[in-house]
Amino acid sequence: MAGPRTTVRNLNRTREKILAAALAEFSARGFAGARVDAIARRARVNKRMLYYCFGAKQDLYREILRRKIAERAEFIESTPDDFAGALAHIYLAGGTDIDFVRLMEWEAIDSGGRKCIAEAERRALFEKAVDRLRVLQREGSIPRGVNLTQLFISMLSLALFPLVMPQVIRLIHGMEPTDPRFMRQRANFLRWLGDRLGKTPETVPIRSRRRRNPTTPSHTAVRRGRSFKRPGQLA
Amino acid sequence: MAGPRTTVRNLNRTREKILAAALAEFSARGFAGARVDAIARRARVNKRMLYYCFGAKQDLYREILRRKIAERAEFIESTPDDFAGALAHIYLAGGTDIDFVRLMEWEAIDSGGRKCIAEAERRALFEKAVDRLRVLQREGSIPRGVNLTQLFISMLSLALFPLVMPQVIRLIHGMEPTDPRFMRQRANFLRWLGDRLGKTPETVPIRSRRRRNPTTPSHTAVRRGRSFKRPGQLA
DNA sequence: TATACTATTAACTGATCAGTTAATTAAGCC
DNA sequence: GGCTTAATTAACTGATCAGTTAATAGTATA
Repeated sequence: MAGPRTTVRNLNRTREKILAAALAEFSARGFAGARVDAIARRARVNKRMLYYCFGAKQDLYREILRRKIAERAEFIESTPDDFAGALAHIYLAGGTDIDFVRLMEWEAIDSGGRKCIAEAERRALFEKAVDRLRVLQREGSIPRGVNLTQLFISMLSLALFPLVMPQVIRLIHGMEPTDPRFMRQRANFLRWLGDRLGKTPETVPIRSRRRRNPTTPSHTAVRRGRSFKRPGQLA
Repeated sequence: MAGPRTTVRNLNRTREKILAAALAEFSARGFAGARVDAIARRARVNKRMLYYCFGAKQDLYREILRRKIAERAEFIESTPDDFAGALAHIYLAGGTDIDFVRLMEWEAIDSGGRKCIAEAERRALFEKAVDRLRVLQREGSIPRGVNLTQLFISMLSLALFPLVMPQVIRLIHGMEPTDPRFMRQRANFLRWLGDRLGKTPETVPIRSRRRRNPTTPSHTAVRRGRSFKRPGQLA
């Protein structure tokens, strides 16, 4: 036959199936709510295999978290160099990975007495991000004197909140937070907001004089079907 | 004896004890994670009384949510009239009520197939808030053209995120999000941010010229032990 | 003080769930 | 083809949990 022979028994394949199913289950229901039987069913694998491959529910969960966090770390590297672009990037990068956001959310609300998983990696992630902000500040893209820690917390807030509280978006906005129209509108709003925060006061009116109404942001036009700015275009 | 006679039997008292215990338990563990036995133990009441008074776990939960949301609605009324002040107010008002934030968070992450509880009340809450923003915009405190829905989502994001993801604050900042020092610093930062967003570009440099470094916000001094501005001082 | 009703209790039940036992089947190797 | 080891399975177990049963103790009232 063409292609590699599909062996009836294949532990690696089984492991991968379990990991995929576990990510979905833990993301949907959290550690306490996730059912080992449900993971096994999703993976089309006998429940015993979870214990054979990963030991216990806890160990499987830890593995899922560790992988997700490592995967996320790569995104930090590709952050644009301007502040407004970086804000939109965090939003769009985080906004595509609902499993990541939900896992973090479950960790936040229901740590269940577990000690923080991959704490060192997370801290490194944050410190790297704040360091980047420090560079932007030195280059003048962020006003001097701004507390960068608070600023970073704010960037995360603005970027993650829609996925963290989707029902708020539904209620206020009538759309799913993953709806492309909502995401474009939000990304444009964040670019406008970042632009306004990033510019030093002197430069704001100068740049804006090109328009008749200097304070009209572009994101309001999105719902009417106009084109929006792509990532990087503003950078 | 002085004071009201403590009757051995008092259904109202029992109800109140159950409600208080249930709020604590549901806030801490969510609907699925909350244990009926734990609520009874906390309330120092026989488990059977929960069913006697409220029917089922679901009904008790609904009652808790309904009460909390009604209680929150009152806070909207006392929102300051300027944008920066309103932003800080949402933060400080939400920041004092961790049970409210956690209940909303549990609802968001684990609705468990339940239909949205008190949806009409919540929507009314949001619409009232956006209406207030519209007034501020007409009065010039918010730039024309800004999408008020996105702006309101952003205000909620900035205000609620620290309590929603306390471990992020711990990791980035090394403090609990409820630590008074953190809260003051954040409130000052939000006032600076709101000020900067709210002002039209033309007015920003004029107002700022009073300082030598017009873009230095006050909140950065907090951690170094200097005095900080009290709520309202910057408004 | 007998009666009727309300509030409270301990003990039970059936379902669900993480984890285990022990048997079975396929693959690798001589 | 027989032997060994690795992968897979069904059935079981003990703990936990929401909800129930049925009996009991306090309170009001006639």
